[in-house]
Amino acid sequence: MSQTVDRALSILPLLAEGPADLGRVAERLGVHKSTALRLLRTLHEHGFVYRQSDQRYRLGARLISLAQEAMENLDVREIAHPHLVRLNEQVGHTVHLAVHEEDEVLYIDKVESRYPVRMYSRIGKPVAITVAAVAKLLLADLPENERRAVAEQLDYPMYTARSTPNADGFLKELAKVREQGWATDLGGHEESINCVAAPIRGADGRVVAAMSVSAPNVVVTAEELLTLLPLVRRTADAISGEYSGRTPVKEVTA
Amino acid sequence: MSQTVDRALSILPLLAEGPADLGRVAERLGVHKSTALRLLRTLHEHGFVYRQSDQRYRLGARLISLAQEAMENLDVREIAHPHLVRLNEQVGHTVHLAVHEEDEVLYIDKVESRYPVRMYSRIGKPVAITVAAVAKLLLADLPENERRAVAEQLDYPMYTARSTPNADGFLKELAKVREQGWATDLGGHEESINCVAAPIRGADGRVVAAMSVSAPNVVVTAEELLTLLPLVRRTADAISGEYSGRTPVKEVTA
DNA sequence: GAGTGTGTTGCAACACTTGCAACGACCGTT
DNA sequence: AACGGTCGTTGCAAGTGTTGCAACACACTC
Repeated sequence: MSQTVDRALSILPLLAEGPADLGRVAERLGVHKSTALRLLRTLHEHGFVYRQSDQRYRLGARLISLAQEAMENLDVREIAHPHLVRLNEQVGHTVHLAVHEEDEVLYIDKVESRYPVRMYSRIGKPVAITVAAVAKLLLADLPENERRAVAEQLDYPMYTARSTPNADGFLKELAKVREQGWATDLGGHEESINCVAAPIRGADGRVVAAMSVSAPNVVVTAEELLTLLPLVRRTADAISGEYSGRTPVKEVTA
Repeated sequence: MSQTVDRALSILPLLAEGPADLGRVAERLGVHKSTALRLLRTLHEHGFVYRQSDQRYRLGARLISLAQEAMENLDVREIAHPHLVRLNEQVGHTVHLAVHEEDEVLYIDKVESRYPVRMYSRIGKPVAITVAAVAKLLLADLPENERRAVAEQLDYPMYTARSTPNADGFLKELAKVREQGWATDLGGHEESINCVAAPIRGADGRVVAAMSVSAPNVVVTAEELLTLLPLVRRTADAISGEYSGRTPVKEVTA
């Protein structure tokens, strides 16, 4: 809607690929160098980009601290955290918390496994939306038409032989997940990693977040992991209860 | 430099304080509602803001995932991480990694304490720049005039009785830190928490990052924590060595 | 010292942004 | 049920802010 802002914002994902110099930015944006320079300067003033010693631009610290604040404002996260920690103490494996927003599902909290073999993931990282157990739960809760629309515009990368292959398969899986109220990912993202996940619901019953326990095959088999399902569901329900008990937004308006 | 972009970017920190509706944003920006609307729409298209069910705006997921990418591009972090984990395994306490950028010092990595009593901090959070041990190391490495300039424009909040009170005291402390090559924070931020920190240097000898070990009084006394100094320094030196050995930027240019 | 490759600046033209006023939707009140 | 209020939204005309250009400054190479 606003050309100037649109261009400026387009610079950020571009820089996320790695540092770039002025010429490169101008070229990728399709604008004159002087224009790119002025946009970069404005971004710089706000700390969104940083100019390293070789004069090239990269993403700035302000972005990181803002994202930090953004996460701290998510109240599900705050409520869920102690429960995640407790679950982790009981089962030892990696515990994740994820939310859905626009067309992404991303981890907003994580408690690391106590086993030496760990799964790679990071808070803030968008998850593999077509295969992750938490993603299935979050998308399964959308109304029929939206679910369909989302499923059709997704890509279906075959991470492994057990990855969801296409929109059709995905919609079937979502229907099943919706039905049963929990989800799994058995080697659909990484061959040797399995997950069990359960939904966290708000007062109106809609799924606001999802949590999962993940563990590699070498530590526990898929069957053993599945025995944890009741515990995972109980934890999710406890969070749901606490979350829907309170006012969902804490107002600070003076 | 660019008014439109400047206004748009100013919306983000504003929303970081908490969700806001259109009128509020327009008011805070000092522009007409229609203008604010168009800016918000552009931010929304890029996923930087999200419109929640009550129509109010808050920071969006894109911001979080971008920040994530920004951090993954920091090569010090990648190199340092395994060393931090190893140190944590040896000493058990919380280990931090921080960098300096513009006028902020922020944590870019953290390995949690194994003790139940933990220090509060988060990756991405700007540190208390006038008292944190890592901040002292990073600022102490600046050339004299810059150090002076930075010190003078800072605020000196008295977190505790042992906080750095003013620019003068801070500059003295920086000089000492620069001299000895390591730093401490003994209850300057939180009464009961102490830190020991050591610098990580690039090939040219300049400090590119700093790492610290933090522990509360109730777990170990300040004296006991100080006995870890040689180990912390050795770890930092190991990281320095590895960091300056490689090419500092990994190019992906096709 | 000419020759490339950067990043940077002043300027004039015009495209884009801006504020306005008016509309529609919604909510609580009378 | 009609009213007044608040809030988000849209089309438009005025003009300001943005744009690309051309020229400059600087660093490096040949």
